[in-house]
Amino acid sequence: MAERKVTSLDVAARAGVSQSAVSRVFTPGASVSKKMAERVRKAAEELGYRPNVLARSLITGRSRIIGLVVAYLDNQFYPDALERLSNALQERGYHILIFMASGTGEGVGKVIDELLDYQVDGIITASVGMSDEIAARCDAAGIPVVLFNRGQEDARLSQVTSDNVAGARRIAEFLVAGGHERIAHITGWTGSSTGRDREAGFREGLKALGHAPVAVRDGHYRRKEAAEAARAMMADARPDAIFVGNDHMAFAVMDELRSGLGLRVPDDVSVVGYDDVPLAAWPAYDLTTLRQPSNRMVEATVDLLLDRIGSPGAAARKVAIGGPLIVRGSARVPEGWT
Amino acid sequence: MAERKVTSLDVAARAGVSQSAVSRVFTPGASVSKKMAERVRKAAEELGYRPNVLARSLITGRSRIIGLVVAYLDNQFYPDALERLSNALQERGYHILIFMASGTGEGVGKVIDELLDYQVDGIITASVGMSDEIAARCDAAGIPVVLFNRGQEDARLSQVTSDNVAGARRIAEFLVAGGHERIAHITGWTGSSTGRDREAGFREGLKALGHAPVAVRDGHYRRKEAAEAARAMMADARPDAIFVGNDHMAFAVMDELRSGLGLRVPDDVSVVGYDDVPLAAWPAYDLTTLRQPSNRMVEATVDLLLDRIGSPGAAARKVAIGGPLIVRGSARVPEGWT
DNA sequence: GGGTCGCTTGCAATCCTATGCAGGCATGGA
DNA sequence: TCCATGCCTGCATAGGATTGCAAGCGACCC
Repeated sequence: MAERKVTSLDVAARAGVSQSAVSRVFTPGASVSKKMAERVRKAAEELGYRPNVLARSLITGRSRIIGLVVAYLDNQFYPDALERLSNALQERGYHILIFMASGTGEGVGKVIDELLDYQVDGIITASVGMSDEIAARCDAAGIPVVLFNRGQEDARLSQVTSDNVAGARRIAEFLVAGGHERIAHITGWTGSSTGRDREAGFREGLKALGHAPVAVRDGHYRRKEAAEAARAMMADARPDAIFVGNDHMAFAVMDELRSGLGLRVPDDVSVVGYDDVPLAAWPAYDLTTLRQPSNRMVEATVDLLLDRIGSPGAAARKVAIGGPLIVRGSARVPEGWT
Repeated sequence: MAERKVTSLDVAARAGVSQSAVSRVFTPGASVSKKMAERVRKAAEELGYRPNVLARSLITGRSRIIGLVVAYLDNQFYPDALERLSNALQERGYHILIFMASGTGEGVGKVIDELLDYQVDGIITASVGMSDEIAARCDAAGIPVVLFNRGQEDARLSQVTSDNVAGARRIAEFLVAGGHERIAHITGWTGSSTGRDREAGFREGLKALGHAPVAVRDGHYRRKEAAEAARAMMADARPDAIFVGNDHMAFAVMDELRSGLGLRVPDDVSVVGYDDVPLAAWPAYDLTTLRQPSNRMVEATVDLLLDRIGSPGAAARKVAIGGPLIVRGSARVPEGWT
């Protein structure tokens, strides 16, 4: 039962060489002769030896673990991103240690502590904000952080987002061009940079065209609150178009409009989302939405993070990636729209 | 820049005690006086010291890392389970290291190797099969494995599933009671135990009531193939009810029936799924389905795993948890059905 | 006052691997 | 034939923490 672990010493003994030789054989770029490498590999194979990553990282100071902090996974955007992130990092020899952080602020601090305990080489946060204090702690520990799909003033943190302001502005243009007169907005959580940026871009876009929203409510990125907001809006402001702060909420809004209120989309109300999660393309919703190019966002995130891990002292960077408006059937399409 | 890491020695020096004392203060259950604990904690606080988990696990032989192998996250059942698993394990002081395994067989082997490199304390696999050889390797390394939502003959592996046979039988009863005459089945991937068990239970249930499926096709747990299967069925067998092997495919089938073929659900065709993912409750689908109680499955998984980690030598166990049929609007409801 | 018991604490070995340093060997050139 | 050069290899230390062992110390009881 007690299968003692196979160590480099065991392999060394069997191959009749020193322990350091074994280590070198498994260290790319070390100086080993062909013959030696062969003998060691053979012995290792026979014993089923593989280097102990933990012991290795103890001495190298690199764990090849990336901490991922995420608040929830029910918005399809995040599992999708997680899958891509994991694959991209796996290819580069890193792996993801997951931390669920309920909400923001307080919880995140505790979680970051635990992350640091594991000596992670870097941290990615998704759908989560960071306080200055936490940022300072990571910085002091020399651990680079990338915020995924969230912005932050702090210059020590890198971030990758889509160009939320421009994207939302484009949606404003689309809705106005579609002849909508009473345009409303259910925002993402206004405590988040993405929520605020999208709202700002949207207002800006409307204003530039001589319009203004007839109603604005905070949906907190939650289905329930978005549905309530939609119901409330239809009761008073009676919009003919709603821009919803992300797809996840937009689905709830469509559900509420169609099943709850018996309205037709887009005939009675146009709905536009933000993200373009896979579900948006499914016929049941067929949602017009602004695509966040998650593949490119993931690439950028991984590059930013590994660059900083590779060269400590490199400055944090902030990247915003533009995405196209994906026109589907949930909103009236302006004539001749390209 | 080079913020050297704070070690227990630094804390010991500052507190004027030995390094072992520091260690004991941070080891629950060790013998330390109140005064000592206080002084050490104070020094640790001031220096920002936290024990290095990696160094600790090197000597204790426990990393408090659980490896999770998962093939895909686009079926909402898995991110949901992942979130619950992560939370449950986090509460018990463990954390999840994620591995995406493309598909099955070959890929999984490589992934397990990498997992073992990290000295994980246990492994959970979801939506993934394991070959005997891999099972043997984990067993030899003394690492317990739990298959989540998959079955396997191997006695060395624990597993947690829903009671797929009983669940599918229940669906058969429901459809027959609803007066359906031409009942079809789009199976989960028949290479998986869940796919096979559900098919077996379904056939069994129909047979017991003097029925037989008018068509059976493999959907491979993929949207595209499920939609194609549905289209093909409607072209020849023309079923009036389809049991689809999981919700993820059922949504695709409903999309294909309604948007692709212009049929009404359930008026023209009843559709029943399996899983009861959150999306099934959304009005756009309103899917009748058999619930896999993911909270209880997760609990069982965590218990099984930690029990075996705690007492090596404990036998692997196989758990099947029953779930209720959730009756919604996608299938005709038998009169007086309770 | 002395002996004993039990709680604390320090010492030192250990977990597994990486790596600087120096020595050994063979090779090539003169 | 001898020396310089370069490639391999082993020795020994380091990395941060846990833990068995033994010693110290105070208290308590007789």
